[in-house]
Amino acid sequence: MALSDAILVCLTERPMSGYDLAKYFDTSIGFFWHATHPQIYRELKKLGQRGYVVSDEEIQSGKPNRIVYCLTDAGRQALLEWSRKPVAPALIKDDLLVRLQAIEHIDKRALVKQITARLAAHREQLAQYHHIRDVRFSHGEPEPGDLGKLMGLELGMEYENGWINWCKNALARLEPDGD
Amino acid sequence: MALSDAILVCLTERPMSGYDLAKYFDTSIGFFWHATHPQIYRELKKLGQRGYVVSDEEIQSGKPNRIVYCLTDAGRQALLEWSRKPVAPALIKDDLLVRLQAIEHIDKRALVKQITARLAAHREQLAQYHHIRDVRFSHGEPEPGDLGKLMGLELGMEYENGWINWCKNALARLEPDGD
DNA sequence: TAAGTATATGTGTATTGACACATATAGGCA
DNA sequence: TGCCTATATGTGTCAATACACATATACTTA
Repeated sequence: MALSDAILVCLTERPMSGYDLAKYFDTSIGFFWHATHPQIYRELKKLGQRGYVVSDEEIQSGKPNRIVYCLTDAGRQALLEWSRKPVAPALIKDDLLVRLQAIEHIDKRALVKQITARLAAHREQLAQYHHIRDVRFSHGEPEPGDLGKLMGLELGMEYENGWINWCKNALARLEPDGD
Repeated sequence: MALSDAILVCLTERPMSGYDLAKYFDTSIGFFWHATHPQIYRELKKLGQRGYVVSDEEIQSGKPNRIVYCLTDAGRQALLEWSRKPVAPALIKDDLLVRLQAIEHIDKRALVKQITARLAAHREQLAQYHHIRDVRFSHGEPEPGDLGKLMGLELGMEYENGWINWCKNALARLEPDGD
């Protein structure tokens, strides 16, 4: 559950600066997790103190110097140990589901509007996953290092499909006349 | 995203004490959200200060007195306004997905074990949802107030089904010989 | 020229959440 | 008698998260 572990995971890909990590979070791992840049910079310092990463300053002219972080053997070991700990399924924790519980006490027109918006958002997300898969993973069997990423993508697709099905059924229930 | 809103939602069901709310969270809304009792007690005080709930102490002998909270008109109004605000889809934020990104750097035997455990957990959760649906919602059309709860349950089923599918495919990929 | 965007690093602070600890009583079980 | 569980309410504290603010420069666009 810890951000520190997610950062170690990212750094197995390649050495990165805090800025790189923030961007990397927004593109790949960011479908599942989000972190702001102050969070990342602070966490990197802690990881350095624990000896899990080492930093190397890249001198740049004009722009601020990049501080590039690299996994150490201790960091790789920590990652390995973390991967052995059991994980509990995450809770869905979605506002929409909470609102549904009080369906008679909320604005139902707003609810329909929001489910409609959700349907569009999940469809768009699914299309994006399909696009990524077609571009990155369409050439036969994926490389061993890419297998996990493809599997992550596939879970994302299952998830979006589930929401899309649910939204369609929900809308049919809430506006039976299709008004 | 706020716990305070989830509490207001629970109190539309009936007036409850902090203790009741903690238990209620664990049974119904708890599939989507979790809150510890200190969190709930503190939040109830804040809601009281904002005028969204009023408290009434039930004198009990032996056991500590119950402090029962009840929604006010202001509280119902706040709930209504909250329900009009747009909601962004929640992130999945599951450790397992993060681990997958570093599949070549983690303990793969442990991963297979965890996905196997997950498959069982999601199947069990799905069975529980089916059981609740059969017991509570099998008598024709649900009452208007129960519709949202049924819909929440249905989303839970979509979600669990998605994970079950994914776990099965993932295991087939990771251990092709079924060892 | 002014404004916005991208690169790059941080601090400061408020809110949220998790978890241990504290208190008080009744009832069941070994 | 001692221990566990259930009822019921809290405090104290630390970690996690979110978000505003701060700094410095180069490039692009209006």
